[in-house]
Order: sequence, then structure tokens, then C-alpha cells
Amino acid sequence: MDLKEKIVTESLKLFSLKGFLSTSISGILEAANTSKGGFYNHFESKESLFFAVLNEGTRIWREATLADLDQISKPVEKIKKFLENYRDRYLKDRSNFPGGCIFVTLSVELDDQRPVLSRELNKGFTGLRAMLNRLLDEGKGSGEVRKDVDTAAVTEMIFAGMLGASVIHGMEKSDACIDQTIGSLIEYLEKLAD
Amino acid sequence: MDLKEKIVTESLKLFSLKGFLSTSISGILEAANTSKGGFYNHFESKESLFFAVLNEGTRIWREATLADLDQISKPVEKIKKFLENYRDRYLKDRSNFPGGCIFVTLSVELDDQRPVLSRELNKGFTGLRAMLNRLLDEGKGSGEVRKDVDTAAVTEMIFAGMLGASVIHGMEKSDACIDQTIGSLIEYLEKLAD
DNA sequence: AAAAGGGGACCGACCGGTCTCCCCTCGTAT
DNA sequence: ATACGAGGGGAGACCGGTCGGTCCCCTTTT
Repeated sequence: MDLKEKIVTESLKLFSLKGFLSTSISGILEAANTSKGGFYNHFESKESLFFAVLNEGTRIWREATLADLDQISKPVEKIKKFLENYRDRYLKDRSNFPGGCIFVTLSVELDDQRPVLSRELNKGFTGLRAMLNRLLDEGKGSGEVRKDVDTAAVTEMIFAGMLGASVIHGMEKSDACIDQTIGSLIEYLEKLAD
Repeated sequence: MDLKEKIVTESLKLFSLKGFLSTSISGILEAANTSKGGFYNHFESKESLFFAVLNEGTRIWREATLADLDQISKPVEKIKKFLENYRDRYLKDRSNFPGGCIFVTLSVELDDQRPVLSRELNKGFTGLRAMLNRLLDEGKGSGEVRKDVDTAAVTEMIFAGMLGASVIHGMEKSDACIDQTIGSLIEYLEKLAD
């Protein structure tokens, strides 16, 4: 692994633990075992590191949460599998995200302080919501969702549940809580049929 | 309003916007229109200010979310009113909390960095969950909740929904999103009967 | 020999916190 | 009513340390 990758993966962990603003360059240098010269050879500024870390985090997140989804044809089943992946392969992934969901940490920290960075984060959230909403709409076609269900409202509910689970997980570090939360969310999803 | 109160109320706003670590003493001094001398006459350290702000925030939160609850006898109706208060009187209260829910902001920021402060925040969260769980249990007695409902799981679901709504509200600053989220949460609550 | 990667001294700005000093208020003596 | 002394609240210079970022120079590779 070359130095640039090393800096990004170590920064990912540190951002997950402490957020962007509270993570110092010197802390990153120590974690990546390098120096200012090494860092600024690869990154023009701390902000440009942010984008690199966000990309890497998104890549890992996608790999974890979308695993095996293509083998499932029913849209609501896909959401269920997605939530299980989110719980088991993403939130519990302490090696990449020791401090919990990096997107929640960064979003809460930056929303009123760094509009440019926050907007970049929001793109990902918007995409996630669009995916959920699309799958729910498709669920009406497949008969998994009653026709009278307000899919936008359900989307918001699931999204909020995921964010809430991430916040709880950040504070509690106990897997039992998120098992319960995501479990309830899946149960909620199953009741959209009937 | 004396200086001490002024410092606390201004800090409350700043903490809501930027969190604890990213709010500088000098920023607080500017907002409260005072100086180092004025500040350290009333507070022994930035950390002791944290506790004062947390107390004041909790007081305001309670006043907002518990308003009119004593006039309602049915426990699940109480939760519904509580959620409406949380939405309309707390999250939308931009004058006290311009950056959104201060407890979420602080909790996400401090959980891996300041265990002592984080623990203090957690007390409040634990109390809230206990209240919700108790009301849901009472709801079984009043016939508002089916006997087979897992109240602990529902508690976690509502709690996660509230936290999620707070995170969303922080990023989006649009009232429509939280209306939808809390609305879905209330609808979810109503389906516990049948 | 040239180029690229990386080490680390250094910069100005800002951090939380301390300390001295001044000014205003208020109680008391005349 | 006036003069005065004491004391507390607040102003702001100052402290050591850390921040993100720059720059020079040395080593390694080709």
C-alpha cells in the first residue's frame, strides 16, 4: 500500500472517530507514520483530503451494503437485505469505521460550518433516499406494498431509522441496540403488504 | 439578564450550530459581548460551561416537549403529543437551537473524544427511553397497545426515529422533511393497537 | 544527472487559560 | 449630603501549545 492510500485509510478511521475538524493533520501524520512533506506531496490541503476520504468511505459503504443485492429480484426484499447489510457489514465494521458511521459524524459536524463539504455529503444521502423510494415504488408493482402507502413518507421513515441507529450505535457501541432498531425497521417494512 | 445567563444562552446557540469543541471561547465572548475576565469570573473552565449549557438546554427541551402532557390521560396519546411537541416546539425552535438538536450535535461529536461529557449526555437519552418504554407498557393496560407488542423494540424504533429526524433537520433545515418523518412515526404508533 | 518522494524546521493564527489592573458600586463615617 | 475605602465584576495583555500550511533540503530511484 503506497503512502497516499495509507493516509486515506488512516484518515477514514480518524474521521469516523473524531470528525473532520477535530482531526489534526499531525494526528494523521502520526497514524500514517509520515510527515508534512509526505502529506502535502499527495494532497493540496486538508479539504482535498476530505474528498478523497469521502470517496473511499462511499466505496466501502457501497461494497458492504449492496452485497448480494443483485441476486434478489423483489424490491422490498432488496431493501430488507440492504438494511441487514447496513447493520451487519457496515455499522459493525469496526476496522474501517471504529467511531461509527462516518457520514453521520461528518454531516452533523459540518452542516452549519462547511457548506461546501456538507453539500457533498448530502449528495450521497439524496441518492440513498432516491434508491429507497424507487424500490418502494417498484414494490407496489410486485405486490409487496399496498397501493395506498405513501412511499415518500416510508422512505423518510426508513432513512431516519437508519440515521438514528447510527447515532445510537455511535454512543452506545453495543450491537444489541442496533439489532433491535434495524429489526424493528425491517418489521415495519414487512407490514407494508397485507 | 445578567452576564452569566447571557453567556449560557449564547453558548447554547453556538453549541447547537458548531458543537462544543469547535466553539471557541473567543467566539462566545464576542456573542455575549464580554471578555476573558467576564467569562472566567463565572465559569471555572470551558468544561464547566458545558454542564451549565447542558442543564439549560435540558430545561428548555423539557418545557417544550412536555407541554400540555399532563392534560392527557392515555399513555400512547401522551407519546403522540410528545412527538408533536418535539417536532413543533423543539426542533423548529430556531431562536434557541439555530443549528438543530443540541443533544444530537454534542453526542455525535463527543462520544469518542470526551467520555465524561458524553456520559452526561447519555443520562438524558436513557431517561427519555425509559419514559417512552414506561408509557408504552402502560399503553398495554389502557388497551392502546396490543399485548404481543415488544415495547422495548418499539421504544428503540421511536427513539431512533427522533434522532434520525434531528439529523435530517440539521442537514436540510426544511420543516417538510421532519413533518413527514415525525408524521410516519405517529402513524407507526397508531398501528400498535388493532 | 535529473526527478520524485518524503523529513522536518518554520510560519502566522488561534486555542484555552491566567493574571493584573481598573472602574464601578455600595456601605460607612463624618 | 458628602467623602472615602473596600471589594467584586469585568477588560484585555499575555502565556505555552497546537492548528493548517509552506518551504528547503536530503535521500532514493532511474
